[in-house]
Amino acid sequence: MTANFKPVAEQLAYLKKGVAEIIREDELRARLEKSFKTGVPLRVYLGVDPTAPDIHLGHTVVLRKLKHFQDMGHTAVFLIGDFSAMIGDPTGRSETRPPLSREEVNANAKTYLDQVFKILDKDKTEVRYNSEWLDKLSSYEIVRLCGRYTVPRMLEREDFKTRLESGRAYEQQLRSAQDNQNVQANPWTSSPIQKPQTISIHELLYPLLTALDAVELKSDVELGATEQKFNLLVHRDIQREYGLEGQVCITMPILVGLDGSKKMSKSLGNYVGITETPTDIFGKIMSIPDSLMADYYTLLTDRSVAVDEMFGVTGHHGHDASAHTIDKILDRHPMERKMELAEMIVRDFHGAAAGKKAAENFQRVFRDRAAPTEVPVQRLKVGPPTQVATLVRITELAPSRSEAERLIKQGAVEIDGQRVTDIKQVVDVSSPREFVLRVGKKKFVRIVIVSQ
RNA sequence: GGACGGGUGGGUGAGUGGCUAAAACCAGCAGACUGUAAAUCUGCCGCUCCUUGCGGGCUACGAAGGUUCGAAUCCUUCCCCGUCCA
Repeated sequence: MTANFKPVAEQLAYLKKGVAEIIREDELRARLEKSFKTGVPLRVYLGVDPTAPDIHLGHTVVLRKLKHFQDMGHTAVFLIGDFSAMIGDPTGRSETRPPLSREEVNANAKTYLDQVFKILDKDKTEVRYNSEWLDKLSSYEIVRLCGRYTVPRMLEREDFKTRLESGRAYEQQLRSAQDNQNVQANPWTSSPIQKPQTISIHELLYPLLTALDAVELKSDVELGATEQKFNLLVHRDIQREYGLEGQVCITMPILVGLDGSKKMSKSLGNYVGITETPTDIFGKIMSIPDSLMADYYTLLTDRSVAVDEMFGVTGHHGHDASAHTIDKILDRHPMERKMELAEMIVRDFHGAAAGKKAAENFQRVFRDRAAPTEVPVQRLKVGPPTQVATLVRITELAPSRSEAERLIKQGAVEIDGQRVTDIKQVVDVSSPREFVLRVGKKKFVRIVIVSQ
């Protein structure tokens, strides 16, 4: 059971890579030293609420940090917040989130694990569900728990503060807008009136209940994204209330999404799901702004020292590493660097062969503007001449017929490399044959006409 | 419980009886440009039908009714949200 730990300094260097904040680093060092001496691994946990069936690259940042602890021989605890997901984490929410039903949560939890183990070592991971203990809580225990924290402290958190203020601000702005109704409003200077928001009581409970996870797991370290800092700190405080040593909290930066400005999230659509196809993952990574590459290398790969050298990064994840710097240091074309990054990421989720293939495909499709080697095939029966718009629609390359017609008018549609711009154009499908239908840059379908 | 204020397309948000499938902006999509991108420029951006036309039909401004030749706009009831007072 006693692991062979690497020297503390070496562990620390690896574990610190890419982190946003460690509270506190000296405590972490002390715990590592103790574990090094006693041979007892640290218990490091990451709690995740299964609020959606898929995880995306943004989630993998913190997951990867958990893996790093695992790599160093510590115990990784992956906690599924099947109970807390039903409450809903108010973090980063400008509005109350609708609680999930138990069924939804269970369904999501199931799909999570497969995905998580693409990063974590399945055999070495302790998987827990917080319903194990939270389900059994009595109301008495909940009240007691609530007695250990105060309302002002809870309301300190930014999410709540802004929401609380939004209501008042809203009212005020409305009033002044009314007072000035005779004055011509200047649309360029008048700031938009904020929608009012509220806070539900259950949202206050979220950090407290999840703190019991930390108590139950007797964690040495808890990981989370920077936006989780408040929650992690509450957990640390409550652990002490329950007679434990407060855990070390490590936060990871929020991954910026494909658009290069907002955080990666499903609702913003600027995400890469880890269950997506190699082609899609590769394509999406290639579409990130160059300025994001350094972050992605740091947060989405295990490379450490090499990355810092590559980008000449002094601090942690570096916005300071401009594309220009990268260029200079690497003396390589940014596109090549990006392709390498994309390949590495695909490899993580689909294996080396898939990564290589995705790279080759990308070359074909974008550099050579050719159809990829593997195009999804759709079979159609022979029939009367069919309008191109109809084909685009039934192959689902466009969500509606109107959209299909628009795309044709805009010159986005090609058949076997021949652009189609006349929406009246028909295709002969009277005898068995096949052709490639292309819409936009990346959507292809090989249509195979079959008799009968 | 009371007094006010509000709910418009994916988002923000104009619009107070016809000119409104609904300004503007953002997002999105397509084309051009390029090193994949980004930026920029151009176009599109509810659904559907055909004779693809500044064409026809349908659906849409919290919900349901009503007034009107005509309603996102007026009236009634209901639902939801916020502020203040209790």
